Amino acid sequence: MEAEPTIEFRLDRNSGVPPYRQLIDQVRQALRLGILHPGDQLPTVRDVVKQIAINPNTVHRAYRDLEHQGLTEGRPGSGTFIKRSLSKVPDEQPALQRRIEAWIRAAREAGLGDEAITALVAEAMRTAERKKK
Amino acid sequence: MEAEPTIEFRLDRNSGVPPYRQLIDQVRQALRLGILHPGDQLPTVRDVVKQIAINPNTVHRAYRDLEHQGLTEGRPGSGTFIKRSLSKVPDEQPALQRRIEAWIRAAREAGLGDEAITALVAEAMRTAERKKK
Amino acid sequence: MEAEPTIEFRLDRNSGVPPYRQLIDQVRQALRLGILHPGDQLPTVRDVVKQIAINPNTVHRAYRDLEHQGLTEGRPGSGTFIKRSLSKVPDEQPALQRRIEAWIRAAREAGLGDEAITALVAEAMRTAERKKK
Amino acid sequence: MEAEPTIEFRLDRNSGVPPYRQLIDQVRQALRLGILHPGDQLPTVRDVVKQIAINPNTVHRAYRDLEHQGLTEGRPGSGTFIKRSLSKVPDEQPALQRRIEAWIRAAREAGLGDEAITALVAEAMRTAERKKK
DNA sequence: GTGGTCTAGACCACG
DNA sequence: GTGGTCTAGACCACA
Repeated sequence: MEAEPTIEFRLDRNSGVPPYRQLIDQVRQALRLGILHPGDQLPTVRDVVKQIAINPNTVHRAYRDLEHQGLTEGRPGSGTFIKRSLSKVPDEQPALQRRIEAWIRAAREAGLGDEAITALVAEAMRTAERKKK
Repeated sequence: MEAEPTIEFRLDRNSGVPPYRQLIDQVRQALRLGILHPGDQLPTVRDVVKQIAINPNTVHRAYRDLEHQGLTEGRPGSGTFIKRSLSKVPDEQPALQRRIEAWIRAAREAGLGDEAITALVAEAMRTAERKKK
Repeated sequence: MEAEPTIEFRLDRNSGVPPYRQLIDQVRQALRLGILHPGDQLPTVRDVVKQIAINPNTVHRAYRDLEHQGLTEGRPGSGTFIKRSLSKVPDEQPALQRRIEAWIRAAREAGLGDEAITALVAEAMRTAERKKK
Repeated sequence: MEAEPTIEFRLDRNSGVPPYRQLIDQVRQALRLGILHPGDQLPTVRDVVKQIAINPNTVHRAYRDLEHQGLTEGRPGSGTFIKRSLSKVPDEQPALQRRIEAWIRAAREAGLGDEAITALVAEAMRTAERKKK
């Protein structure tokens, strides 16, 4: 009953993305979305090992890389903590969030699977990119 | 007398995804979105090497894996061709595509960078997933 | 007979400094002294393992950290290379080098061991530091 | 009625050297340089904790190791005292000390930072070592 | 208990 | 052959 869970990691073993990288990306995502804030404690290495099946060294490496990025800080004896944030959460975010969730529901109802949805988004980002240039 | 380009590969060196996997994913994406169809020719290994900086062996391996997945077919002397599609393009797809493009433009205008956009989408997919369960 | 040796690592097992850190420090030192330059190749992980008794992972970690510092670049299939230098070698350096070498010889002739010499230098740096403030 | 400070510890958090080891090294340095002598009292654990941010257990461990090395002696109720010295201070030491201080000032004036100075000294010690062999 | 490092050995991606 | 990642398990420093 210590602290409320700060972040729950998930691993996609089929994505081709190395697990340590998935952990890093998930922390960065949480920082960008304002889910994690400076001072928050990340789950301990041993917690993560219990939660998802993964080797402690791999978790450790992710945390170490995050520390190198200046985002976290490992305090021996106490844990790993958020040091700096990435979020400059814009006011429009809640609205954007609702819209993207609605879109995803619509896509799912149209019978699209996750891979197809990801493909659509990636394609759309590429399209928008070209227009930007 | 070049055939018109069927697909243009891109490499993201910072994503952590191995290059050969990125090629595979991009072909699968194109198949899902109905951009590539059975009979279409993939760019030759040489073409890909010219287009993006990559080792021919890596391209070769990606094509070989696609063949193992039953998606393509190598015809010695002529090239690699699409054998089977993945798309069951729903009627709503054009609409979905327009909506996601609009959403991405909105997100960009709100000042979100690519990483933040990806974060929002990933988070939304996770949320929708939980609701589904 | 490929390339001439760029740097030879040494490990002091009694210093309390972790081996991976000693490797990093030695590369940084060589950069500062103008011994290594951008484009130079570092010994391969396997070479280092042969040269000094150390685990490949440890060498690897040192190289990875150096890469994170922006100093080196690992090219799979070819090796690890210097990317950026740290040296702004001042004109006075050769003279300073001769003087410090002479001093060390004098100290050794006075019967001082390495630990004592290090102690004197450390003390002197501390003294100079205080004067500076 | 504080006794006058016999030694002031400092911690370099970035050196990679474990804190308990830094304390030990600093006492040994002081002994070699004739700054501490048999009978002198080391600062109490509490003093050290106040002076530098460190866990009492860590200080305790350093003192225990020093005692194991036969250099200090813990007298329950009164403190920790120097039992034996390491210095065979040569007559030339004051002169050597002045010379190294002068050298360091010169190096600093030439624009060298601490890391560069350390690099030069280390390199010079290595060079001298080879000549000795 | 926490994080941090090292060793050992396997497997993968790349050239 | 190169670098890169993962697992397994041991040991250390710190609170």
